[in-house]
Amino acid sequence: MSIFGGKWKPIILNCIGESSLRFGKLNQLMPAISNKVLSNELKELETLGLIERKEFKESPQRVEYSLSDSGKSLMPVLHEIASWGNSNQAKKIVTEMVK
Amino acid sequence: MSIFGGKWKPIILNCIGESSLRFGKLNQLMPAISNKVLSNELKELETLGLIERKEFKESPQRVEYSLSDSGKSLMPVLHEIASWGNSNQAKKIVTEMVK
DNA sequence: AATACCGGTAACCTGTAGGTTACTACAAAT
DNA sequence: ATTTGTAGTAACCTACAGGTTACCGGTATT
Repeated sequence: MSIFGGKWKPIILNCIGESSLRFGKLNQLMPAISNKVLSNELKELETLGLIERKEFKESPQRVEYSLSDSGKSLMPVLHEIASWGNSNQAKKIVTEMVK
Repeated sequence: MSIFGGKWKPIILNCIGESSLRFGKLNQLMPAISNKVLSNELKELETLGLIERKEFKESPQRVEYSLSDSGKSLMPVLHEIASWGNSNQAKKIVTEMVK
């Protein structure tokens, strides 16, 4: 869990999914994340080998992020977690927490 | 993940599993966790409804912790995570991290 | 030459998860 | 009376994940 844990990594991975997204697009999909934090997380995810960064020699500059094979292999796990999160058991907990 | 995340919660849940363990036994199974932290985590897990605490009116005092139904429903998810952690994909990442 | 677009970086700040160490409350056994 | 076993609590500390705000560097358009 120290690999894909933290506040943003699972969300970012989920946003990327099967697609290939630009920095700006990610920022737009997650308005609550700041430039700096997004940049950091993407760097870490790349270092961990969960995502791949492709820089296109265009203008204005363009960078796209996509899941690596390791990243893809993680998706079923994230889905399991998400579906537990949507289960009744988990929802009870969350509604208790909010009170 | 904010429910079962953190450094110790998944480990504690896994230690308890199907059994019913005393405070001291848990401490012994996880020598690296301090009394205070273990105590905190158990309280949180109980508040979250993932474990149940049973106090026996004996002497010396005796308290046993076991998984609640919610806790049990979480185990398959933890196992998924663990088995991803043992996959080749994840192991590569870990060996890179150690370097 | 100024402005806009894009993908960031620099400098700085803060709350809190997790840790250390020592102490406590209760009952039973010696 | 004092020691033992058990399950904690009190007081304190600290590193770091995550956040804010402002700025940078290259290119193309106006």
